[in-house]
Parts: sequence; C-alpha cells; structure tokens
Amino acid sequence: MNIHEIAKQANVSIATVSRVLNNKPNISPKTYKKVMDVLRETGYSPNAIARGLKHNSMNMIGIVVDDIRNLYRAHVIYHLEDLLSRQGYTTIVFNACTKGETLFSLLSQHQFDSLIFVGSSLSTQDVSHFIASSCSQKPVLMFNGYVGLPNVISVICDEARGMQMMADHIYRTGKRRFLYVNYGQNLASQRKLSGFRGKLSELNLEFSDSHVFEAPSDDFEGGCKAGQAIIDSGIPFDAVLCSLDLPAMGVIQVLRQYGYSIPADVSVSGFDNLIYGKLTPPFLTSVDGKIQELADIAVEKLVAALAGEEVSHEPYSISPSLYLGGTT
Amino acid sequence: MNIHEIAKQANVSIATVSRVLNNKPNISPKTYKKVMDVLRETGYSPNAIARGLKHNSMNMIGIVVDDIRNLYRAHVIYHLEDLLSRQGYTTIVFNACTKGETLFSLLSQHQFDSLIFVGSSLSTQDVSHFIASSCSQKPVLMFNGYVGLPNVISVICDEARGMQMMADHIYRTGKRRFLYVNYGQNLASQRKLSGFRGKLSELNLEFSDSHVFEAPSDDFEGGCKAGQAIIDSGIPFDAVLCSLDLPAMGVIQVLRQYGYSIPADVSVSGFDNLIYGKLTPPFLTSVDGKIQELADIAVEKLVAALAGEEVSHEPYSISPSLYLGGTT
DNA sequence: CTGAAAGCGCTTACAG
DNA sequence: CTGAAAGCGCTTACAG
Repeated sequence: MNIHEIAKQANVSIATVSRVLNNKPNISPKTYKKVMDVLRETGYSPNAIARGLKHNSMNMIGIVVDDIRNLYRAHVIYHLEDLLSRQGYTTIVFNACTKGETLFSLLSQHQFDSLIFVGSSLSTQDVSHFIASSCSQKPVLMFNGYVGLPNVISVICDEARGMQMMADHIYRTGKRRFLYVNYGQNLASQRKLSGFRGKLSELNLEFSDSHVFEAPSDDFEGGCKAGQAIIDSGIPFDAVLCSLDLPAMGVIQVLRQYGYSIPADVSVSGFDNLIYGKLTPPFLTSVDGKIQELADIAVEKLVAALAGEEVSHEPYSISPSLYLGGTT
Repeated sequence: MNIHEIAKQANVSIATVSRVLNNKPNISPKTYKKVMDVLRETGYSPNAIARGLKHNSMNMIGIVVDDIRNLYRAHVIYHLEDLLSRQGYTTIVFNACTKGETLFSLLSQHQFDSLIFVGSSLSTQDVSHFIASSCSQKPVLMFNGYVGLPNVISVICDEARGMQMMADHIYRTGKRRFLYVNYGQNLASQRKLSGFRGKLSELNLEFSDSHVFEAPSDDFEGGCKAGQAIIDSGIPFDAVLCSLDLPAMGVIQVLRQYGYSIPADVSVSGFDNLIYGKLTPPFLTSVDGKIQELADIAVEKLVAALAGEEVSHEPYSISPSLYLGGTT
C-alpha cells in the first residue's frame, strides 16, 4: 500500500494525497475529506524511509552508553527517550561495551540527526576524534561529559559540588576522620575526588593519598574489597565517602562485619541516590544528581540546536542535592 | 558527499561504485582499487536511508518494553541489542509506559523489519489486536510473553516450574507453612502462582487464597506493605515465597522488624535473581530466569524467521534454575 | 486548489 | 567487466 494506490482510490494525484498527509494548506474541504476517507479505510501509514530520504533525516538520534544495565544510565536513557520522543525523535541506543571497534562505523552508517554520549566514561580521545572527523556538522550532546568541540553541547552534574556538600554535611554531624573510596579514572570520578579534597582542606582536615581507597570494580563486590583494604590499612576513620552507591553498600557490609556501627561509629555515603541504597535500612545517604532535571535541560538545548539555533557550548552544569538517609 | 561525487572522482559510473560498496562480483581489480582509493580518501559512507528505501528495510527492529528502568528488562534489552547488532540489525527501544495511546501509531510509522515485545505485561489484548491488524506480515517476538497469532514467536521462562523448584527446595529445608506474595495479574505472575499452588498440593500442604498476599507495587515499598499484611493477618508461617526480588526485600525487612530471624524462623525467596538481593547478606534465594540463554534462543528464532524460514509458533520455554542464597 | 514532473541517494536488472 | 536507466515511495517547487 503506497501513496499511488491511495491517490488512485481517491481519484486525485499523489501530490494531493501528500498534502493531506502533511496537513498542508490550500486543500478544498471536499478533496480533503475524499482523501481522508480513503486514508482511514485503508489504514495507510506513509513510508517513513521514503519520507526520510527526501528530508535526508529520519528524525533519529543515536544514544551511546557504556552499558545500559547500570541503573543510573538506564534512568538517563529512559528520560532522554521520553523527552525526545515527545519532540518527534526516535532514539537508538548503542551499548558501547559490546561494540568495540565497530561502534564508530555503526554510528556513521546511520543518518542520525544527532548523537548523544551518556556518561563521562565516554568523554574520551577516541570519541572526540570521531566527532571531529565524522560528526562535525550536526549537534552532539555529551550527557554528564565534556568534549571541547564547537558542535558539542555539554550538560553535567556538578559532582565536585555534590561531594563538597556531602563532606560538609558529614562534618556537621561531628565526624573528622574522612576516608574516600574511589572508582575509576573518568572525568566524573576526578571531579568528585577533587571536590572532596577541596572541602577537606577548607575544613582544615588532614587528608593524604593514603586516605583514598580504590574499589576494583563499581559494584558491591568492589566496595567489599575497598572496605577490607580500609580495615587492613589500620588508619583510624569515622567517615567513608564513596564515589558510587553500589561500592558504598559493600563498604557498609564489611565495616559491619568488623563490628562498626553505622552511622554511630562510621558515617558512609554514596553517590547517585539509586534504589540500591534503599533496600534495607538504614537507607544510604547519597548525592542525588537530579537525572530528570539534567535530562530536561539537555533535551531542551539539543532540540534548540537541531532547530538551527545557536547554542552556547559552555558546559551547562547543575548542582546536585543531598539525600539524607540513615547512614550519616 | 554522495555516490555521484565518488563516481566522478573515480571516473566510473555510480553503478560501479555501488558494486564496490556492496562487494559484488565482476569488478576488475584495477577498477576496484581505483574506487576503493577514492572511498578511503573521502571517508565516504553510503546513505543508509536511500539504501533502505530500495530494500524497503533499514534492518531495524523495534523493541517495546514497559519501562527500561526495571533491572530485569534492562538486562533483556541489553542482550537483545547485543545479539541483534551482531546480525546487522539496529534496535529501537520504546518505553510503553510513557507512550500511552501513541505507542501503536509510533510503531506503525516506522518501517520495522520486526517487533519484539518484552515482558508478559505486554501480552495484552491491545497488543494482540495491533499485531493482527498492522503487523501480520512480519515476524514478531514475544519475549517472556505469548500471543496466539501465526506470525508471532514466543519464548518464555517456565516460571511455574521455577516456583515449583523453589517450593520444593524450601520444603526440603523443613518448612511447612507457606505464604505467597504476589504482584500484578499478568501472565508471568499467574504462571508463578499456579506453579506454586500445584507443588503445594503435590506436597499435601495446606494452602488457600488467604495465604496469598498482594504487594501493591513491584518495589521494596510494596514488599514492606505485603510483609505488614502478613503480620497483621495472624496466620502462622515459616516460609514466604515472593513473585519478585524487590518485594521480597521489603518482606524480609518487615519480618526482621518483628523479630523474625531469616532463615531460621522464616525462609524468604524472590524471583529473577537480580543484584537487588545481593547488596546485603544473607543474599536472597531466588529463581534465575536465565535471561541471556533465553535471549540467545529468541534472537536465533527471530533471525531465522526474518530470513524467511518457517518457524514453529509453539511457545518455546526454558526451565529456570535456583540461586541458593542465605535466606532459605 | 490541483497535477505533472523532478529529485532525494541508492540498487539492480538489462544491454553491451 | 561496465554503464545508462528505471525505480524504491515520498515531497515540493512550478505551472496552470
């Protein structure tokens, strides 16, 4: 069923059918009705590919994410898809972790209107090169990431500030000996750690590299190992700030095994405020990155750019908030 | 940059460029090299939309899911995307929960090669009607769902069997007074409950409708409320089987508050074996639906169907396995 | 207000 | 082995 058949049945030209289909002006009511009736009868829906060829766009936006099984990212993708679909865009998610070398070739094969990279783990040299060489003509969005190119919009959560707020909050509860559990080396983790360091020095608290513990993985298990390392280090402490929720759960687990009471003996905090921290009380105190709000802003800026508006390429940053659970 | 420019630069016809692009036979090595050189120089990549118009397919598969923020579904989507992209298909995820009335019109606008519905919450009359009326010519896959139409492939986890295995396991640990926490009325929850009932009657254990408690939501909170209802009912019990992991966590939480020791006084089990149950010991005993295995089979069948092979429309079912944590 | 025609960027018989 | 031409299903100036 194509536009020619509709035209034949309605006794008009395909141009007229097309006009009805696209709500163009200058159609006589009689003709409009005649075509509409056939459209309804046949349940015809126009071929999006042909339409896309004409417009050189299928209103599709590619979203690249490391691995959607991560709950934070699943939330981001969910909101981006929701907001963009309301604007008439279709989103296509690529899990970078399964693509390897083929990722960039996949991305260039499609005629995407725009690309979104979710998570600072994707603010890499490779991605930057790719955008510069194959994607410099269309708007690109880094969600919680940054790449210094003129066509790239960045929206980020001010993680440094989040960590400062958290350290400040825990300080006010009376704790003074802070440890830090980090995971990874991407931009987000660097921002978190530097915010934390800054606040501690502002508070005149002792802090050195030996107070930073690295979780070997960004999950519960990784947190357990970091917790064990903390115990083994023999360093005295009464607060452990973690750069992610899941490792924080592991840390709590190990500290409890060693007889520490949370938060009486030790305060523990996470980052992202995911449901993971709310499955058993006391709920995990965490930094909330306001995913939905960030997604709102991101989509607004991207849609403006897609409409041809000039947009600032200064990274736009929002301040997170604190979720106060029972672990601090 | 289009095929005409490449042809001009290489001094051949567009037909020849197209042949090189598609690795067609009957090209002289000399011509091949000439074209290849230009292709490489320019970094040209063919317009997928134009190609799609010719083939009337862009090798795209729509995936419909209620809400990708659910971890079980995120895992399913992840594996489907991975497997299908290896077969050259691009997947497009629609979160049905945000689409409302527009879902079906969105699905028909695109020229998808196939549609996948993930989760038994989508095995509805509406979906069935839609497939019958607008999608009867292409293969459709119900992932852990079922619709009785000739072009629909179904792969399902045998949840009834999973619940039987779980009841049997708990029975062997000596428990005799079973309660059940249900959520929702979809096919999966019905299969779980009926499997559970069947096993109990086989074991000659007392069981009635008053032993089934409904979680008002499929999350931790819903489980807490079901747990409270169990306490309030005054019914004696030493095992609570839950139809999902998250509510099981809530049940455990409330039972602990009332002084029950898990699993000494009460065994509690979940379903799906997600990470939620592994954030604090004892880990939640749960039924593992073998998502990855199911996805493998699903994609294999779908790809066969897309290649035109006749496939059986009998639902294909795999047996889950038990993950034995510390709550039973 | 309506239609004939060109064209979007490819692929693929067909002819040579 | 290669090219000219038709055609995929639309949209959109252009002419009337």
